[in-house]
Amino acid sequence: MTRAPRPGTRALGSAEAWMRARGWVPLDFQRQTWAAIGAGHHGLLHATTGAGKTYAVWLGLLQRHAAPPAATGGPRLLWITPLRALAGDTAAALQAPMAALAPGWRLGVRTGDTPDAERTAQQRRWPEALVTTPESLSLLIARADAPALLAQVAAVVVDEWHELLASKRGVQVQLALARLRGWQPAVQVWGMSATLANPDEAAAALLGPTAAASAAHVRAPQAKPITVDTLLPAQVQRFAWAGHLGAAMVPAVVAALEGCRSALLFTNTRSQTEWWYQALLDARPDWAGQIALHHGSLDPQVRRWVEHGLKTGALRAVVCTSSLDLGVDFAPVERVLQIGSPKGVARLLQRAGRSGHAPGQPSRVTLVPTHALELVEAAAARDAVQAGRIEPRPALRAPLDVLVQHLVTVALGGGFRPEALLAEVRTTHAYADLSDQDWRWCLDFVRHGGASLHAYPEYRRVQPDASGVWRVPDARLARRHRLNIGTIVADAQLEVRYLNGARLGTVEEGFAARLRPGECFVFAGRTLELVRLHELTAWVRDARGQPPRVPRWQGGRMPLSTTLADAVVARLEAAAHGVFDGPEMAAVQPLLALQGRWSRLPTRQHLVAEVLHDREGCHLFVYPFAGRDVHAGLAAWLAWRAAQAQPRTFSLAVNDYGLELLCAQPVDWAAALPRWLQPPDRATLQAELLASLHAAELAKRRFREIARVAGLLEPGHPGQRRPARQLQASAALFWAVFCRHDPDNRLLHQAQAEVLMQELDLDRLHDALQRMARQTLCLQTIARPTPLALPLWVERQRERLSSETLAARLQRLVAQLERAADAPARAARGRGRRRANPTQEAA
DNA sequence: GACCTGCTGCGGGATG
Repeated sequence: MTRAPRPGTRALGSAEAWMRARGWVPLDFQRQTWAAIGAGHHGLLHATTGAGKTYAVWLGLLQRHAAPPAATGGPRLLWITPLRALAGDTAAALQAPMAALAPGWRLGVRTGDTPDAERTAQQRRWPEALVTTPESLSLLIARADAPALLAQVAAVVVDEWHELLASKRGVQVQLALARLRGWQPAVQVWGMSATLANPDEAAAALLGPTAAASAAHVRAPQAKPITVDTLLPAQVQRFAWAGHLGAAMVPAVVAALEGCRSALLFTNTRSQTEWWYQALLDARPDWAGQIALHHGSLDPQVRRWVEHGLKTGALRAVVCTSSLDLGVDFAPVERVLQIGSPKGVARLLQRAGRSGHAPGQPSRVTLVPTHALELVEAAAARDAVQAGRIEPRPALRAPLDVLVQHLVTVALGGGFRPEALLAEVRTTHAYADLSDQDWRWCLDFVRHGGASLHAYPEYRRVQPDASGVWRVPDARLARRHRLNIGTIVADAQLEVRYLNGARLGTVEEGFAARLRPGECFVFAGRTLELVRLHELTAWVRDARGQPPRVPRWQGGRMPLSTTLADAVVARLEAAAHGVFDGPEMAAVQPLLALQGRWSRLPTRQHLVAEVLHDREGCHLFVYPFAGRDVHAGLAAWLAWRAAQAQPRTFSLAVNDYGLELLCAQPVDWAAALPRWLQPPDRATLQAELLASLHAAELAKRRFREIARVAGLLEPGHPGQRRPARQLQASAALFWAVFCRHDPDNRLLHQAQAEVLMQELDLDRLHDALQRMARQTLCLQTIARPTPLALPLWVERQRERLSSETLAARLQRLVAQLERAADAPARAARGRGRRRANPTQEAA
């Protein structure tokens, strides 16, 4: 016979006793968590990865909620994890405490990976504790028996909440939690998150604005110090070409790897991962089998194999992308290296946390600059880490596509009455300010398909029945909706397979489409020859000889964060005052000194712009340090303003530090720039931005995602999803129909709003302009590209020239610049604009 | 010796 402890009992079967029985002394933050849970609070536990936080929350919830298992009924405790790959390990960790504190309880895992047999077994008798994903939770809510099934949920844990917070997946979780509270108002919610700059917003999003006010915030102390150091290049170039691979750093990285048993090498792109894996193998052929690569386009089986190798310590090093940012605890990883810019402080901390996982070991991350200016970034990143300055993760507001999906989900899961559901939806942070009009529009959209689709029965997805409860009237629509649940919209992928059928992974359709049969590319660490493309598969064989192309995936954009960019400017300002602290700044001093000599160093008070006249025309370089997305918007906007004054054509280039505008005709920037940089009010800025960019085209692309989430597109069957080209075609059709017959369609507005806010980052652009207006504009006339200007010059040329032509031109230019830099300053100024023939000048 | 740039994440359910 099993005896369940009464809620709140502290004697036998308590969290404390369980830990002591294992010889562990409970930590303060664990006791605080148990106390807060015992007192019935909701809460957020801020802690870095590690088993300590799992025991804090799980033991606390078991202690409070364990009760004798019921023969029928549904899960009592839900554990939400953003990664299905984490679900198994999590379940394993939860098992032992549960066996002790809730005898007789069973633990289940339910994700898309759960085998059919297990699913049916779960449905015969639901496990008391269930580990699941946000998507699978929504699928539970979409079951006809959901109200009965989920009314017994006493508590929910959301793990890695910071990962979900700023995305539509996070909004999906908010809506699901509101639904659970609707059935069981007492449901206790706890989140676990990495350190955040906006903990209050994170709590409001997780718990709802009302409950968040009284929520417990428990902070686990930083268990171990974090060290940020840098591999210095043997020689720092004054004229870096905006490279990103870091080829020069291969020997230093090899040396670093020789000294340690296991390491993770993080890169920023998948193709860079492939490149580095090859470079390491070329340098150390004897490491074959001891190193591996890992990224999101590799076959899951390959990825599992690599993860296993890391866990067992069989691998010396793995080159990876963010695909290993989260995941199983790889205890043996000794070192973490970050190749190229870390882009943000939170990212860097996350990656640093992958090392020194054992207690007492410090976390250490070594930055490997691939470009001279990244030395400044490295010093700045360390400043920000030491000062604890981390990027906020803003929660999304009111994405109507997610709400539309939720309406159909709830209609399936027992149905709803509009007034009651509106009240429930408004308890969430995302929809707290949802207007009555938007709500009515969403209701109408799921009921009739809105103004333009009412003729099509498949868009009459939800109907009120005789008693006024809104339900999905037809089994086919129900099935279609279940297949469509979720907010992740991926690009079209082609499977890469050997002729014998072995799967290697996936590449984007666009990349494969550019390859012809017989051409070679590097993928999954091998050089492959494309034999043929058929359906959605690229058939390949091993290739020898031919120079390969490394696949380029489209991927997301990762602009330098404001937090890190500000830290970079602070370092440049110090340099402007002659302060070069630390090894990185000492190494990059010659480059910065030259920038100061030929032009100026940007500081917080000084906005530096440079004007250069040469054979191409008139170049303007500006360095706002606002990240590449903002610079792209700013460059287009500035060019548009300049063209309003007088018809002109510009070529544009941007990077994370600045932007370039080139015009064949002369432009009097000194007179015009201060005027054109005057920030307009937000509404004008928005209107001018939309006018200056191909905003309609951008919004149209964005709309594909929204149409998918809102359930307008026919979903494929799992395992044979439809190719994106087809998705795009139908999304384009809806776009055209709505624009023409239903211009007030809220989803069109949402597409435009998402482009403005997320792709162009209007807020950040607006802030940047305000800040620039407060700075002193220092317009320098320069005789030749400065160290800050050269990367932008290269960026622009790259689009026009083949890489050979570009390399040759660059080599000439850099040789010229080097000579000018070495010549005494007076002589350099004297040579001015004369375009010297390098051979003459050398003689 | 060479500069090729952009991550991650999820996913039916009922019946035999």
